[in-house]
Amino acid sequence: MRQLRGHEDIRLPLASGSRRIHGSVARDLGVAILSGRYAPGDVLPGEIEFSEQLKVSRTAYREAIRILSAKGLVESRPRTGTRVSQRSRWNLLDPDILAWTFESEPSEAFIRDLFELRMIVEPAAAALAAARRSGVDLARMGHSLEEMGRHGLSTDDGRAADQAFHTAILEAARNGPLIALSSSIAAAVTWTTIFKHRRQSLPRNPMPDHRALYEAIVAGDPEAARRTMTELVRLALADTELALRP
Amino acid sequence: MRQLRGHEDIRLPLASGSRRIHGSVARDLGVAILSGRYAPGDVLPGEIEFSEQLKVSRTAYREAIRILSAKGLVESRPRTGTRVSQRSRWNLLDPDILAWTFESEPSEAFIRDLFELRMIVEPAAAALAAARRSGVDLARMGHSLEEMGRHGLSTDDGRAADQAFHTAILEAARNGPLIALSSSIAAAVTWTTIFKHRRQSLPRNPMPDHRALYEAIVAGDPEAARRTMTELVRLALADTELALRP
DNA sequence: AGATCGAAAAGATCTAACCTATTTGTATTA
DNA sequence: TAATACAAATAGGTTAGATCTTTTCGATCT
Repeated sequence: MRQLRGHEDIRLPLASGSRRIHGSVARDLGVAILSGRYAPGDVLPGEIEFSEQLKVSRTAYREAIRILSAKGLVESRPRTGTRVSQRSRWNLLDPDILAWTFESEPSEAFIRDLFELRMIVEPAAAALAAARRSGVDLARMGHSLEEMGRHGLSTDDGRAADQAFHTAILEAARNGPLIALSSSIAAAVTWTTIFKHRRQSLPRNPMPDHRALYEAIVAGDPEAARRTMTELVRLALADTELALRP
Repeated sequence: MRQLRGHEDIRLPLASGSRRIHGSVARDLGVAILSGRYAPGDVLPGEIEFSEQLKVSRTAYREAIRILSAKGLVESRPRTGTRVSQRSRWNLLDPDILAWTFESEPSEAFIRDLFELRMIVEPAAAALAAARRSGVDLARMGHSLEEMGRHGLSTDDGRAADQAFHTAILEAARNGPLIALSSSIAAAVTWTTIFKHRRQSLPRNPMPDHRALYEAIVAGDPEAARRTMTELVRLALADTELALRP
């Protein structure tokens, strides 16, 4: 039985950050599932046994399971227990799931799939943005672009400006679900980009491409915006593949 | 204080189906948030007060909140309480969120956004499917199409076959995230379709379009597949708009 | 007066112990 | 043999209370 004494630090039962306990457990189990350590169809140990094993209360464990279940990773029923769901039920585009996936080096196939999806969605978003952008949108994009040019992509400020530029484009497309989709993918992929730039300094100047995209949106030319965004994603993919195969 | 006596049925504290209590509470609150009854920024009553109000234990209530929080609808912190998140943090493409949204007559703008996204994604998926389909994929599509022709879209069997046809196409595209995206959108939109067919019998024969799509995929012609799928989504949108404005 | 530190309060967070409901396999019975 | 009743396993749900975090507010010191 677990003893609670003041002199030992029991606040981090699992290797985790400053999250709450249920969040830590959810993350750890989520990563374990996404990395394949628990496979679809596997039955987890019973609530009591597993929560004791993890050194958390049953309540905290159950809240963690609720989180995973909300994201489609597990399903639990009385008598049967809690089992890992089939991959087709996972909400692969959930921001947390993407984050957890990238926490343990995702498969190349998955990264390719994500870029394929970006290649479908982002050019279309750029085209919509070119058709619908307001003056405020253009100002935001212009400002971000300027910041980006000043700091370069090797600094945190520069990358933040890059993000802001792309976010501004997305929001100019005026489509909630599309924004939700693209932003979570972009955020996830950005981490590999950071990782990438750590190994090799950036291989080419990204500014001309970004400026061309901006010009197309200013001009209100959807097809030009689509073309330039396609090119941007293609280059990002090329960079990422280069980083994955050093 | 709450009394538990045997002679009253307390199994459905909220108007709900056969879900577990935490699921019912999550659904009810989720619908309330998505329909705008609780607005972003609103602070929910404290755990104790709210759970008593809902006639459930604090534990069940907390598990419900974990579910909503996992989907980005709410955020809770000590001292501040639990508040409804900004709309930009909602996981609009989560299957449950879509379901809850369609439970209380979504806005026309939202439906338009969804079709816009379908129009972007599904033709691209069809093109990929045409390039990558295997013999097994073709067999599944062919069989579904046959079933669909036999039963017609006004029967449950026919609609199931239609679903199976589209699912087979998606899976032939061999892209996990793309499948997750399209299938949840399609499922949500299908409900409006069912609703639609209840009012008016189907306005035209959908089989020729479906067959053309099938032929393009059999022929391995991505561009033809893209064109025909675009047409299919366009018609679905037209039907839906007709149903929304009777 | 202003800055700094500490105590208090409010809320979620976490624990523990216990009871209930659901499901499914199995033995019993018609 | 088929329907039915029982039993066991497991998640689901309740309660009461202790703990941790964060913010606010006030007292003290400069």
